[in-house]
Amino acid sequence: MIAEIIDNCTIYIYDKTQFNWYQIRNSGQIFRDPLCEITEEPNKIIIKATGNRDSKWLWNFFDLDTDYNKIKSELAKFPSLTEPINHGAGIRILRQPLTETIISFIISANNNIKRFTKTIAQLDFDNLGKYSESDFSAMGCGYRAPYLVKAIKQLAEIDEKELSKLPNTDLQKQLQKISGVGPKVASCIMLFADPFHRLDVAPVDTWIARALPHLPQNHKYSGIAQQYLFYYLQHLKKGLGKI
DNA sequence: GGCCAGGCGCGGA
DNA sequence: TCCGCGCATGGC
Repeated sequence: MIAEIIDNCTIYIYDKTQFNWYQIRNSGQIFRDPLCEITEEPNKIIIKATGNRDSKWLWNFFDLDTDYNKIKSELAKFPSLTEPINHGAGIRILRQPLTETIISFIISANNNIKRFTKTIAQLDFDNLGKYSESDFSAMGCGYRAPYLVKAIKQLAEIDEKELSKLPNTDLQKQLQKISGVGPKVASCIMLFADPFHRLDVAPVDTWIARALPHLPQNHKYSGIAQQYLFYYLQHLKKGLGKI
């Protein structure tokens, strides 16, 4: 058993080899802490819901039905991935709320991680409609401010269920209609947002572009492979020459 | 102080 | 459809 729901606000994770919050948090898929507390004991990790989240919500958020050890052993068949997988063995792909994912990754474009993490920390994702262009500018969104205002209006018209039925190419095309969303940000939304969770989609940014020969193409877990590579490159920057 | 950042929108060919 | 360019602004 990977994990278990104990009560309405408590989850125990027994398999510590496939859950590491530090690694998940620093693998470039989420830029703020979720509404829960994570503590570690010798034989388990305890997740306590806070705010208005409950166990069921967090179970889905952390995708605890998926066995990442199976995925890792499959991807480890690619020699250039074994080191990145070992380095980030506790990484999982989260199922994040759609709006938050879209807005966060629009802000991430042509920006540096430290800077846009600070911007995202200031946002109230439950009331995005209240922000004007100058509000976004004041929070450091720069020239993306008008894109964000327009995107938030467009999001009101989006039908998650209809979009989630689309195959990858059509879905990407639809997502790119949102202001500030191009091919790369659309890929991130497809991989990281809850209604999609397209684990075969690998966002190609400036980092992954340089490591592209090491990324399995058209694999059902290309997106997860990308995640191990990204984390590896971020934290062992000299590693690019080794793999 | 100059270059860069998990790219994208836009105008011109 | 495909290029080239400009872009706010902090981090380093």
